[in-house]
Amino acid sequence: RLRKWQERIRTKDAGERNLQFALSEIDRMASALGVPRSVREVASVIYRRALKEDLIRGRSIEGVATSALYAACRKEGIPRSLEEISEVSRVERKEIGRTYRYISQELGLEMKPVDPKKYVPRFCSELELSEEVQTKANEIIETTAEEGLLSGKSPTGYAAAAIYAASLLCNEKKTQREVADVAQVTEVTIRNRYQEQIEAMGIHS
Amino acid sequence: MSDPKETINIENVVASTGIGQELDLQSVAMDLEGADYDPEQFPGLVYRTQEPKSAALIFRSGKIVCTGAKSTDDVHQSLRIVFDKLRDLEINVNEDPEIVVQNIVTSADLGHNLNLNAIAIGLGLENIEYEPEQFPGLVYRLDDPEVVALLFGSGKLVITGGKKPEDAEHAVDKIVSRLEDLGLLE
DNA sequence: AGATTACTTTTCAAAGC
DNA sequence: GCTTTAAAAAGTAATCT
Repeated sequence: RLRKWQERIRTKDAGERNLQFALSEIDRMASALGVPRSVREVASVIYRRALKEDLIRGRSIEGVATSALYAACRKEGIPRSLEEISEVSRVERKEIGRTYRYISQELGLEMKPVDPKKYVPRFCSELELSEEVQTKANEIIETTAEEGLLSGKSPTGYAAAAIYAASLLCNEKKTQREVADVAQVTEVTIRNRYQEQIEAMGIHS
Repeated sequence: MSDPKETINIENVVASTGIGQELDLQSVAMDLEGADYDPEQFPGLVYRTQEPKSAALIFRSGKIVCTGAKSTDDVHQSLRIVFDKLRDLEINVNEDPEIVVQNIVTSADLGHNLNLNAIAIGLGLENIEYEPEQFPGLVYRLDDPEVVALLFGSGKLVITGGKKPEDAEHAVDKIVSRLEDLGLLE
């Protein structure tokens, strides 16, 4: 009986330590990403729900914590790409994506696809582009997405191409390499999306 | 106008069977030309047939998995070749061991571009998985028939998980009517 | 700037770790 | 869970010319 009691304490302590570790990791990654406190709170709620639903069994605590943060950023409307998330996590991109899809499905998070426009302000400010470019990029995204051009495309690449196109149209040109670097996509992807977008917008330049 | 069912094409059939006999894969690998056997990496021996094209995984237990065939007919033809090859190695194989189709992969074309964002909302976020950052296809799991469909922006789709060719036809019918009801086709 | 190759997703069986 | 085998869809990416 004493053994059982000790075991319970041990399990409880271990569980408590694991939870604290997960929450501190979420805090550390959130700080590194520079996201507001509200995102960390949403992430910790998601993590606790995953814990309660026993979704961590067979998965790493880090992986679930990182995925919870990725989901929280999207839920709060300030998405970070898996690439950006993986840079502050010790879990690799593929594993974060896989774990995220699992907890999202199991917890019924009903995540809407990321709107490329959500990346425009952050990418543009990193490139020191004006408000005018941002407005133009949003317009390109809005118009071309309505025509169905967004289907199946990565939101970061889509946003990057629109920003590149807008920078040209507003005479604040950034090179494909500069935009590719902040969006963390390749120049090839920007070129491909850019061609489709300007064609759909009926722009010739 | 044209029925998307007409565009269905079987791309891959996976089936399992077995000769009720244990095999010494090491010696089979020696005698069977073109056989790939690396037990450190995978316990099965790989044998590829040319016509029809397929890959057979042969196990120590005598169980065999055939993949890559383009029809259930090709599966039977391919396995007939494998059985004959084993008989050439003086291994007794019954005339027609039972062959069970485990999975059929099909492709089809709805003939219209699809707005996957609208479809994701329309079909219900709880029923689908659409993560374009990770994969361009929208994953839609059907209960009847029990298959998984991958929908793409081009209107092309992949149906997998079915055991019979009809499963894909029923799935395409259901998907088309669901999308039509939602007004998301065309 | 192409072209090529390769990897992402789904499905399924097999035997073994 | 993983390992291997096959196949399609379309997007992204790395590498070479």
